[in-house]
Amino acid sequence: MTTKHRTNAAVLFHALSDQTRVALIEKLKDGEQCVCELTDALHTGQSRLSFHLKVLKEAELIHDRREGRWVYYALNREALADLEDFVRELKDAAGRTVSSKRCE
Amino acid sequence: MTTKHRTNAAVLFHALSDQTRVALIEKLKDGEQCVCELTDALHTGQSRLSFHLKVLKEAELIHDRREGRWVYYALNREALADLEDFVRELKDAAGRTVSSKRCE
DNA sequence: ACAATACATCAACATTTATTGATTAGTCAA
DNA sequence: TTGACTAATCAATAAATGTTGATGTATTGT
Repeated sequence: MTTKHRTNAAVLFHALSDQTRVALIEKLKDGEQCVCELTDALHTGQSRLSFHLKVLKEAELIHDRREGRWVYYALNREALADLEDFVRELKDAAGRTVSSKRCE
Repeated sequence: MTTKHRTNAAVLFHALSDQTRVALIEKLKDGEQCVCELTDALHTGQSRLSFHLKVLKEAELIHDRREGRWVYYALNREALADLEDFVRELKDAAGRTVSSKRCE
């Protein structure tokens, strides 16, 4: 894995490293939603959510779409598929354990 | 998903939200290794690595084992499996897109 | 054009996280 | 027991992130 790939992985993980952002993407599992719905669901301030949505968007985990006064956010399948692949490779490697080399 | 689960997910993701820690777990795909090997591989200071190993360990993504003067670290399959499940559920939800509700 | 709505952005500040060098603790071998 | 070696921890500091309230921007209805 290249440095670039590691950087990308770290960026994706970082985007999910906060409870509020995890709550946001969990909410988006129900499908595309506007900011007002998300704000209601999370009982929190608008600028705070806007900040976290931006982090998720910059990591390309979600995308947005304006329709009239509303902006709708939704999950990005591709980034999530990449992330799943990354984690599965780690898990599989953890299965192939062992070796038990020694330092001397 | 409960608040506790979201917290756990955020903790796991946080542990992987740093390039150095991603590099560490990538290295551990090759199997159990002592700190000295990891330090050599990453060309970095010992206390710095110790810090990052602790973050990964507290998230239970890795575990350690002392043998003589050396401490060996290895991946924890269980946490990685949990993480994979979490991400897969997100990805699957992203597939079931749509709805296109409107705010009025 | 004006007011209202939905959302983004900004600046100031608070909190969290990371880095560095020094010290401490555990293990071993002489 | 002394000294060398491996690694963890600590304290000081630096850097990155998150929160809040205020302001700015785009869009709509009147």
